[in-house]
This record gives sequence, C-alpha cells and structure tokens, in this order.
Amino acid sequence: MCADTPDTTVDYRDTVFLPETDFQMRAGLPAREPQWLARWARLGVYDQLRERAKTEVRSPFVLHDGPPYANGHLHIGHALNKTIKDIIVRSHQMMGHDARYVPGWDCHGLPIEWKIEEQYRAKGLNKDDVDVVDFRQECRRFAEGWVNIQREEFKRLGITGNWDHPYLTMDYHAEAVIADEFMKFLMNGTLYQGSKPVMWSPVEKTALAEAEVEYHDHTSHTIWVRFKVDKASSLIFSGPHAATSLSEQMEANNILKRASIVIWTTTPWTIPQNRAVAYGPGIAYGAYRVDTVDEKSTAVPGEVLILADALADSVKTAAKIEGWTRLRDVPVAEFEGVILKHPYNGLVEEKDDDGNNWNFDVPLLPGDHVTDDAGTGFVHTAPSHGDDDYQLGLKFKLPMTYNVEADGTYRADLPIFGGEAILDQNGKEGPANVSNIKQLAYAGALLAKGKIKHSYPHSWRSKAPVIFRNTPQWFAAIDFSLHDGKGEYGDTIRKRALRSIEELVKFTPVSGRNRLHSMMETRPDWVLSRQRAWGVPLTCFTKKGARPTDPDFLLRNAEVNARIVAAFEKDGADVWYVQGFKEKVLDGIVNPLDYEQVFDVLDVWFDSGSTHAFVLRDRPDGTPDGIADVYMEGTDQHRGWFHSSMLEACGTIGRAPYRNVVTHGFTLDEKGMKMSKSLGNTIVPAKVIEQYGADILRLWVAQTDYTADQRIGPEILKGTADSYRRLRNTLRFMLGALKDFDESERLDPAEMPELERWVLHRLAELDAQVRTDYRAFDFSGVFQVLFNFCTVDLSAFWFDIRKDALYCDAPDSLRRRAVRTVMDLLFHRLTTWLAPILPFTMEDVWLSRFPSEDDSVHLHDFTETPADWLDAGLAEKWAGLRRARRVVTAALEVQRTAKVIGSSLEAAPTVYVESDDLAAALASVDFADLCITSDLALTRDPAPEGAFRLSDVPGIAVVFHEAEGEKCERCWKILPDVGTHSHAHTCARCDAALG
RNA sequence: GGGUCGGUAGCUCAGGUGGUUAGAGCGUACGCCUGAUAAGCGUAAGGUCGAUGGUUCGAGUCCAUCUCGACCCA
Repeated sequence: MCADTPDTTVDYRDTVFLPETDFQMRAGLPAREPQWLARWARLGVYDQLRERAKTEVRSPFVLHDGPPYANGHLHIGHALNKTIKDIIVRSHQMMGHDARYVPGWDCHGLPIEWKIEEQYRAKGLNKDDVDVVDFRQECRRFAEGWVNIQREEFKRLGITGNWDHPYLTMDYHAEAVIADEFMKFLMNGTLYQGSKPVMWSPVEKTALAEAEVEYHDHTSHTIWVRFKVDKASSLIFSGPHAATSLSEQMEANNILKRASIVIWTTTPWTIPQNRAVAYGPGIAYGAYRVDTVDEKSTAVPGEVLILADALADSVKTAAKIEGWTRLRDVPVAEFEGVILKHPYNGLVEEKDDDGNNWNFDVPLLPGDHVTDDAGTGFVHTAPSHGDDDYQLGLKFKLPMTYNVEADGTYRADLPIFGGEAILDQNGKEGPANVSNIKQLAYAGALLAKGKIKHSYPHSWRSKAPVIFRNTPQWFAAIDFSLHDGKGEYGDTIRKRALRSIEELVKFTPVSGRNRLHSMMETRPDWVLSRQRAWGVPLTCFTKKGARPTDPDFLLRNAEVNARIVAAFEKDGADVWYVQGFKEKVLDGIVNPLDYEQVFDVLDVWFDSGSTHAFVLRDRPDGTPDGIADVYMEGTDQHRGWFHSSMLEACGTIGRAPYRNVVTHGFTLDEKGMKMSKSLGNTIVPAKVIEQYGADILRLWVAQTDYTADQRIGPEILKGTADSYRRLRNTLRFMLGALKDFDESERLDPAEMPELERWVLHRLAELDAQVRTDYRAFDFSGVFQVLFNFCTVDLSAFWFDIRKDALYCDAPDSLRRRAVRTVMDLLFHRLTTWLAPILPFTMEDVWLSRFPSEDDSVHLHDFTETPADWLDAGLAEKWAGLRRARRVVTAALEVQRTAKVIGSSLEAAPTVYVESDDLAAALASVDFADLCITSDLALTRDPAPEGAFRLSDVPGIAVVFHEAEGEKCERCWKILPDVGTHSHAHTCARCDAALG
C-alpha cells in the first residue's frame, strides 16, 4: 500500500492483533538440543520427578532395561530401542506414574575378550602367558570405556533415566548376585555336568564360538561306507506296502536282511564314534542289486545296497558300478527297528562297557535333518561330533563317546587308532582319516572313496581347520522337578515358563506369545558353561574321583556359597581366580584337597537373565515385588534376553520377571533391505542428529509401526522432517495467538460459541485416544491422531476460521476470549501429549510461552481433561456443517479457477438446503464465518438449474455471488457498511474495535 | 533347508466377525492468498490391496501354492 494516498487507503496493520512470537520457525535442533540437555541436567529433571513421587500418590511404573553390549558406537537399532523405551517411560510418567528407568550394560563376554586378545597380539603377547586377573581387569577397563561413550550417545538422543547410576553386569554386586543366582541352580538340583559337541580348535586346544569361526575351502576325504543290516523287524508284513504273498514277503524281508545301508561322510575319523545311522522319513528309498562293476570298484556283484533314489546315480558313479537292478521300493516303515552292525564290529574281541570295541548295536533312526540333496540319504551319526548327531543322540539316548582329546588325537587307550592325530599341532591332517579308511577297506565296509573341496570351518585366529568335539559342559535341567516352595506355576522350569507365558505376560505384538511359547516348549536343557575368561565363573566345586552321576559329585553347601557371595561383593568375581581362593572358602567346611574348582565361565545370557535380581529386586529404584512392568527389546530377544530372563527367574522365583513383553522389529533401508556397509545403505544415528536433530530421529520412531520391521533412509527422513515442520508451525501459530494471554480473558465453556465447544469436544476425544494408545505402547497411533488433528482440524479449519476473530475482534470480545481460552487449553494438552515423542521441541515450545529458570514441560503431567467436554450431539452436528462447508469451498474453487475471485472473502454465496434439519443447523451458526466468506445467504428454496453440487454431499447446492460492498481495510471482508463508520474504510466490527 | 513374522497409493499409516465406487495425512501437480510468509488455504492426480489358483452370490479380508523381504534356527 502506498502511504501517499491516505484518502483511499488506510494502513490498519498496526491495529490488527497479528500473531507474535520469538519461537523460531526454523528449529536449529542440532545446535540447540545440547542446550536443553544441559538445562535438564542442571535442573535434575529425572531426580526431581523421583523426589516428587515421595510426596505425591504415584504408582511406580518400571520399564526394565535390556542391557546393550558395552562395545562399539551406537547404530540405528540402539537408537530405535532406547527411543521406544524413552517414549514409554516418559508417557507413563506423564500419565501419573512414577516411571523410573535404570539403564544397564552387558559387560562380560566374548567380543570384549577378543578385543583384549587382539591388543595382546599386537604387543606380541600371548593370552595364555598373562595372568587371568590382569586379563579380566583389562576387559573391565575396556567395557568401562564403552559404557561411558555409549552413555553420552544415548543421552544425546534425549533418553531420560538414571544415567549417573546405571547397572552394569560387571558391578561387584551384580557379579555377586549372578553367582548367588547360579548357586540357586546348584542347590535346587537343576545343575548337572553333561557333555556336548562344540567347535574345537586342536591347534589352540580351545572351544570356539560360531563367531570365532570363518569358512574357507578345504579338501576333505569323502567315503561311502556299508553298514550291514543285523536285525530287521518283521513290521514289513503289515501296512500299505505289504507284499502280497508269503513268499514275496519273505523275499522282501530277505532283501533288507542281506542288504547294506550306505552312508557318506567327509570325516572318516568320526567312524569309530558312530552310534547310529539316520534316515529321512520323507525320502524315497530303493534296494539296488549290483550286477556288474568296473575292475577298480570295491562293490561286489550280487550285493544289495539301500539308497535314496534321488542319490542312487551319484553313488553308482562314485562306486564305479556299471550295472545294477533296482529291486523294489524300500518304504521308510521298514526301517523302523532296524539294527545295523558297526563296520568295525568284531575287529576287537574284548568286551567291556567303555566302548573299547565296536560290537554294539547301531540303530537306524529317523532324523528330520536328513536330506536327499547330497550323500546317500543316510547319515552316519556320531553324537559327540556334530550338532544334528548330538540332537538325535539326545532324542534316542545314544551314548556319548569321549574318544578325542583336546589336542585332536584319539585317546591313547582307543583300540587300533589310539593316539593317532586327526589334526596335528600345525593344523595339518594327521593319520586318523587314512587309518580309518584303511580299516574300513580291511573290514570290507568301504564302498567308495574320494576327495571333495568344500567350505569348512576354520579358526579365525590360527586359520587352522576345526573339529566338532565332545566337551564336558554344565547344564541347567529345565524339566527337573523342583521342591523349592515356588511351585505356584509348576514344578519344573519349563512348566513355570509356559504358564507364565500363557497367564502372566501380555505381549505386544501378540505374536510374541506363540513365538516364546513354542521356543520354550521345544528347547533343550540350558548350557550354562563357556570355556572363557571374561565372565562370572560357575562358582562350584566337584569332588575329586566322583563321577558326574554320583550324588556327592557337586559340593552343595550354603556356608561355602555365602562365603563366595561375600567375597564377590567385596572384590568382584576376580577373586575366584586368585591363588588360594578355594582353600579360603572351603576351609573348615570340607577338605579343599578333596575338591576341584570349576573355572568355566557362565553364559552371558545367564548374566543378563539375572538382571531382575540385582536391579529390580535389590535397588531402591527397582520394583516392590521384583517384577518389571515392561521388558522391551527387539524380536530377536525371544531367543535372547526374554528367554534367558524367563528361564533364570522360573528357576529362582518361580515365574516370569515381567508383566509385559514389547518387541520391535529390525530397521531396514528404504527398500526394505538389510543395512550393510558394503551396500552403503546404512543410516547412523550420529549423522541424523548432526543433520536433522534427535527429535527428527525420535519422530521417525514415533511415526513408524515399530512392532514390524521398519524402514529408514534419506527420503523417509526428509518426509519426517516435513511432518516435523508442519507440526512446529502449528505450535508456533498457537504461541503467536496466545501472546499475552491473561487469566482475566478466560471464559467458561458454557459461554463459548459452538465452534470452540466443538474443539473442546475434540480435545476430550483425543485425551482418551492418546492415553489409550500410550498405554498400549502405540506411538504411531498417538502421532497419527495428533498430526491429523493439527492439520485437518486446527490448521485447515479452526485456525483458518478464527484468524479473523483473533486478528480483528476487540480484545474483550467474547468470541476472541473464547478462542484464546480454548487455545490455552489446547496448548497445555498438545505440548504435554507430544513431549514424550519430541522432548526437545516441546521444551522449546513450553519455555517460549512460559519463560522460566527452573520449569520444564517434562515436570508436568498430561493435563486432566473434563469428561463433560465430550458432546456427541455437537460432534455430529459439526460433522454435518463441515460437509456443507466442503460444498461451499468447492464451489468457490470453480470461481477461483475461472479467475472470478482470488480470496474467498470476495464471495457471498447463496446456499440452497433441502432438509429442515441441516437448514436449522446452518442457521444456528455463522456459516459465512465458517466458510470464510464476507457474506452468505441460506435458503430453503429449490436450487436453480446449474447450481454447484458435490455428488457425495446430497441435499445442498451453492450459487456463487460476489460480495457486495467495499473492502474493509482492517479485516478485508467486503461488506455493504464499509465506509459508513467513523474510521475510514472499516466495517462496523472493526470500527468498534478501533474505539 | 526348517520355523516365525511381514508385503495396502512416491512416503508413513487406517482398514472388528468377508458385503456397495479401498481411506487419512504427508509429498507431488495446479490454483489462491501475501496479516502463521523459507508459512497458510483450496482442488486434483496417484493403488491389478506382492503373485497365482481356489472357496463364496461377493475377498484387501478365508484357504492353498508361489514370490520378495526380515528375524530366529540349522
């Protein structure tokens, strides 16, 4: 507007109450978030809330932290995990609980041990030459370092909690409790020593974890071996495959009885340990009679071989058989009860029970792991040297063998092969394989042999091949009937776990229940021991000379246990490794010379499975009953922390240590693919924080359905930032509109226009919805509903309509006061509802309105919302009004496109309404205001031909008219009375407002 | 290879017990406004509901198979 034409235009801009705020449109989160963190630290927000719970009635709500591993910088999974937890904790706090959160770290275990070993190797040191206690202390310092780094990284995400006093599984108290918990298993009878094949490096004479193994090509011997049928059952006389005549039946029976079952293996050295042969219940087998053979073949014309049909040809080639006859099908039913002879049967005459001969029965057993992809369809089974073999052994109670020593040689007293090496000390092949091949040939069992190049496990350290070797291990028996007085949910660990899952735990998402249940149903005993250095030792002693099955094999003495716990409390678990400790704790109770101290270390899952004891039970900020309200982790933890915590607690307190299990999925890239450095599709939290700020990352968490796998990438983050900006502007508008809001303006809802009462109705609806969703841990629901409210109900509707009242009404007008009152009520709710998701931004918003040195939005609860704000009748009426409004705005759009009008204030349409009800509703409000037109006429007359209609809004038509009159220079409405008032170019309302 | 979970517009999500033209917001395009202005408003376009087959009068929704992806296990 030009200032030099005062006659025609007056600049009323300064008389209009435009929104005013210092709240920046641009958030500048990366730079400003650290300032709020510093503020919260200065105010001690977390501690203030704890103090408050001492004087206010606030029921405790405890999300118990699943400890991340204290190693490495945070990745997106950590960020997701902790953010979900934080939103849960903050929302429950603001819903009136005392929501405590003690972050934790998992500190023991292999990966840290490796790092320290690596450092040793770099210095040319050998781990075995270093004192165990020194080594453990190095590990401790390493873990400490990462705890401190990760703590800062977590705090930067805005995660609130007791960061000054987290729990560490390596705290002395934690180590004492873990040992104490372990000794409960010792005392209640579930602990036993058994054995199990593990990956074993003969070069390093140590067990290896899967992660310590790398796969390289390796050339192995490959042999096809006959197992003669010793006894076949007579079951073949019945069933669908029964032969038709007696002679046929006898012939059929004879075929099997004089046949050989053929196995294939790449580890000839395991043959002496064979205890069974497995077949596949779903595989088609046939009997093949050898007719003609190559001169170099070891197959014998006339002999009958049983093979999987799919693999028969490959065996025929390998065995250099030129011609054979397939006699008939061999249905798997015939394998039932079949006993084979070990190929070395008869080689050694002596009979004793220690397996010093091979004159035992070798059963033919069904195994689901058997395939017909490779081999013969029969799997040679040595329970001590393979996992499938071991599982089959457990199922059918096959005896374990102890033929292989730590250095990879056969035990010296093994007949024929005693002392021979499988792998020598350099990792090269020893004589064992060839010896076995020779013996098999000698025994007439070798059908064929060859070499094969395949992928084979090697030690990551020595690069030497590894073997599966049976090793003594400690187990917790989960089907052992307990008499510990904690049998409310069952007498065994498994029963207690299953009933906990069925009755005591709520799962989010619900699919978690079945997942955990089926794992618990089928899982074997818990292997507690690891042959490692960095962990809590299995604090127990075994009687020298006793067998594991003897009743006095384990020392079970409460006083000894108490001494151990006391020593651990004082100096940590390291004392176990100090010379003379055994003597110290056993002194005066038993003769230390009679006992062997166990130096295995507990599975780290036992550590983290015990957190409920040393955190929830023992800490003042734990829970009253030692049970957590929530355990929240990734779905992979069904096999991990949820699982081990359940087992551990069922053994010690008789039930699950949690009431809710919440799980999140995995974070994938934008296309739903796994993130990997090589693909270059990784998103690192630190980068997101640097570019957008932690609140954007948190908003991404809130808007995704975290219970399933989620996606993140540049485009998605950009979208999230867009949403954030929209939300931020909505809040900014509110701040501007509420400028200088004074309590004296406040109006009772009864005095408000319907539109404002409708907003209150929406707030009451949202209040219920938001609380329900937060209680269900459903933040995407919260976000969705609030975001839509902000855009659809506020920005595009209420704000847009009420700008006129806010800007132009007199400050004391009831309408303006009503708007500002509702705006204030809205402000309190929206900011607190969003605070758990966007803690930084809501603090920014809150302080912008209520500047303060010591206040914080996070010290407030969700504002109570009066139930009588709900008004279903009003809501229904206003849904109708908005439908009618849509017809008007659409009608105006036609004129806008035709360039007849620009602003909607240039219009004064006539609205033709067919029903009395709707006409009455429209008449009862200022419909022109709702449509943001300068005027509007309502009529019950029939609509003229060509009136504008919307197909989905029947009964209403609109005819466009331009607004009559002159534009009010203050409110920009076009009204007939403009120019007739004391203030030039104003309407009546503005003239009055100007005074 | 086995088990489990998932695949709805470019993005993020809704779609009890199967029932008419599959919804929302964001983004995009176009237009308007220029007193929320690196904002605001309006209108519109966008989906063979992973694929195929089946049950049914009728399927995004039930069944089977397949496919893609993820996790756990081997």
